[in-house]
Amino acid sequence: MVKLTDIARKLNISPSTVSRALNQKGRISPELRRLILETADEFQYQPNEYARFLKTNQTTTIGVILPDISNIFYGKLLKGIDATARNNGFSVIFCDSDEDLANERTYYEMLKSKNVCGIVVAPAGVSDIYDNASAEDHIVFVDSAPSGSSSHPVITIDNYRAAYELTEHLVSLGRSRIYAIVGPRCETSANDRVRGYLDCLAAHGLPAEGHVFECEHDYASGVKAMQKILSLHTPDAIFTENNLLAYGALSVIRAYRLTIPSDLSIACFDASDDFGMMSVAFTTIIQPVAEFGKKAVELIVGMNHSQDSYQGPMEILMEYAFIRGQST
Amino acid sequence: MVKLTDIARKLNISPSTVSRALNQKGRISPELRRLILETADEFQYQPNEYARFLKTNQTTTIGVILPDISNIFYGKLLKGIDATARNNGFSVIFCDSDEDLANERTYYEMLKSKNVCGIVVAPAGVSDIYDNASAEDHIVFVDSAPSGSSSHPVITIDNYRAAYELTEHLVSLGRSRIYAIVGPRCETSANDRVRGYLDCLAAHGLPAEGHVFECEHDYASGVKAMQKILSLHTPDAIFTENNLLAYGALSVIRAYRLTIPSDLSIACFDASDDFGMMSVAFTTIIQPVAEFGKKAVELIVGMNHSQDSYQGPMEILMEYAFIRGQST
DNA sequence: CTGAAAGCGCTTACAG
DNA sequence: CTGAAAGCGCTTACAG
Repeated sequence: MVKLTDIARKLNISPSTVSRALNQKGRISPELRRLILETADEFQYQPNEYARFLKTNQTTTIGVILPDISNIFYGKLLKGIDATARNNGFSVIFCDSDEDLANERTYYEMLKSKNVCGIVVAPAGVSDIYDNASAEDHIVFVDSAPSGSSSHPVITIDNYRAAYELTEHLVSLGRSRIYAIVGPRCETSANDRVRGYLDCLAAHGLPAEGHVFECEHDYASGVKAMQKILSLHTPDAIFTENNLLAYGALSVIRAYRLTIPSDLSIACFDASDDFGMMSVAFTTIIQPVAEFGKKAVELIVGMNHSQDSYQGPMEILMEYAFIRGQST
Repeated sequence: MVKLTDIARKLNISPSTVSRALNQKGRISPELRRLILETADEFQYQPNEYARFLKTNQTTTIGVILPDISNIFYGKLLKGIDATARNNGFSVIFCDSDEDLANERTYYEMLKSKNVCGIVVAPAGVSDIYDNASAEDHIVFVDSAPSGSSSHPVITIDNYRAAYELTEHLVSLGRSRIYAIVGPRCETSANDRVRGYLDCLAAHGLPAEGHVFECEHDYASGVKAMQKILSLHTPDAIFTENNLLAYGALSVIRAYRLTIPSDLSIACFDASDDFGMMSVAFTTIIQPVAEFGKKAVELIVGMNHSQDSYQGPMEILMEYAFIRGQST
C-alpha cells in the first residue's frame, strides 16, 4: 500500500501539504495541487481509512440491521440501500438480526463501536435498544419504529390509510365477515394497520369484536391463526398484515378446500409477484421498499453533511400502490 | 468512548500491561489480569478497531460481493454468511454488484483498500478482476468461478452430475426433444450444467444439435429464449439453468396455452418454493445455499488462523437435493 | 512480570 | 502558501 509520505517524499514536500491537497483543505498553489493529485493518481494512492479515522473520528460506513434477508422484501430494501450508498461513496456493514432482539442489540452495539456514520434499522420488534441513542448516531428506521415515541426518523407508508383502503375494498365487494391476522400490535406499523382495518369496519357498521388475531410475522403464525379463525367463525374475507401471514393462511384455506375468492377473499400487504409465479395473484398493498432504502441513505448522508442535528419530519411517508389481484 | 489508558490510569498501571491482559499476550500475574478484565468489563471497554488496525494490519471484517440481493437465492446465501460471521466475531461489508462487472471490480478494490480479512464473491460473470489477487487476499468464490483457472477456492455443487441427473429424469419420462436454456457458457457453473445435459442426451442417443440456447441469467432472457425455441421447434421438455430462466420460459409456455407437464415438461435449478406459493411445483435441483455461505466464512476464518496459505481443495462440492415436482 | 518508548498513517492547529 | 510537530488509541519489541 502506498502512503501519504511516499508521495510526499517523491515530490520533496511535506506530508501536511499532500494531505491538504488531497482533502481540498487550506490554501495550496494550484500547480503544486495539480502535481500532487497527478502523483497520487499515478501511485494509485488510497488513503488509509483507519489512520484517517483516528484523527477525524469520521467514517464513510453505514450500518444496516434487517430482520431477515432471506425475505425478498428486505432483499429489495438492502438493494436500494446499497445502490444509494455506493453513489454517495459509502460502504455498508450488513447485519441480519434473524428476527431476534438480542441479536439486534448486539449488532447495534457493534456498529456503534465501529463509529459508523449512520444506521438503517428495520426493527425486529419493539425494544428499548435505541432509547439512549443520541441524534448524532444518525439512526433511521425503516418500515416500523421500535417504540411509540422515537426521536429518530421513520420511513414508512401511511399504514393506516393503506389498511383502510384494503378493507374498504373488501367491504365494497359485499364482504361483511372480515377477519384480520396481524403481527404484534405493539409495533407501530402493525398497529396502524389494525386501526385502519377497524375504523373501516366501524364506518360501515360491521362487527369487529374478536375479529383481530394477533401473532408473530411468520408463515407458521399465519397457519395457526387461520386454523383458529376457521374453527371459530365463518369468514368471507381475510385481511393479513404482511405477505408471510397471507401465505400461511392460504395453505389452511386450501386444506379446507375453500375457493378463493368465491368462498373467501384474501387481501394483504407486501405480496408482490415479480415474475407472475404465484398461484394466487393477491390483492395487496405494495410498499416502495427500494425507495425506502434510498431515502434512508439520503437522510443519513444529509445528517453527515449538516452540522445541526436532523430537523426534518420524524415520520416520512412514501407512496404505496394498491394492486387488485384475483384473491378478492 | 472509554479507552485503554482510562483503565490503565484507574488501575495505576501502564497501558502496555492492560493491552497484554486484554489480548492474552505475554506473561501477566493472574490477579492483575483478573483485575484488568474486571475493570474493562465495568467500563464497558471496547477496543478501538481503527487504532488497533494501524498497528496490527488486521481486521475482523469480511467483504461480500453478490450479483443481486433481491434474488432470494442470494438472500439465503447472505443469511448463511452473516450468521457464521457473527458466530466467529466477524462483521460483514456487503456489496451488491447488480450483475455488473464494473461494479464488482470497484467493490473489490474498495474491499482491498479496507484490508478486509477475506472476501466472499458470487461473481457477476467471467472476468480478470481477481487474476492478480494473492492467496493472502483470502478470496472464496461461491456458486461459480470468475474464470477457468482460479487460484482461490470455489464452493459449489457437482453441477455436471446434477444437470445429468435432471436430464436423465426427463429422458426416463419418455421425453426426447429436450431443449436447454442456459446462462453464458463461459461461466464455469453454467458450462458444467450444459455438459451434463449434453452428455446425458448423447448417452441416450438423443439429438442435441442446436438444442442449447445461451443467454443471460434473467427473466427476460428466459422469455426470449423460449419464444425462439417454440418458433423453431416442438420441444417436449425444457431444461433451464436457473430459476429466473424457468420463470421466463413458463410465461411463454402459458401464452402458447401449452399444458405442463403433458405438452411440455420443465426442469430447472434453484426453483425452491418455501411457502408452497408457486403456481408450478418445479422439478428442480436445490443447492444448499445457506451452507455455501457458512462454508465460505469458515474457510476464511481458517485462512486467517493459519500462517500458511490455503492448502485445501480448490473446488468444494456440497450436496444438492433433487426435488421431483409436478412440472415433469 | 511490568513499564517506557516508538510507531502505525493520517490530520490539523501553529508557526513562519 | 508550506512545513514541523503533536497526537488520534492502540501494540510490541526492548529493557529491567
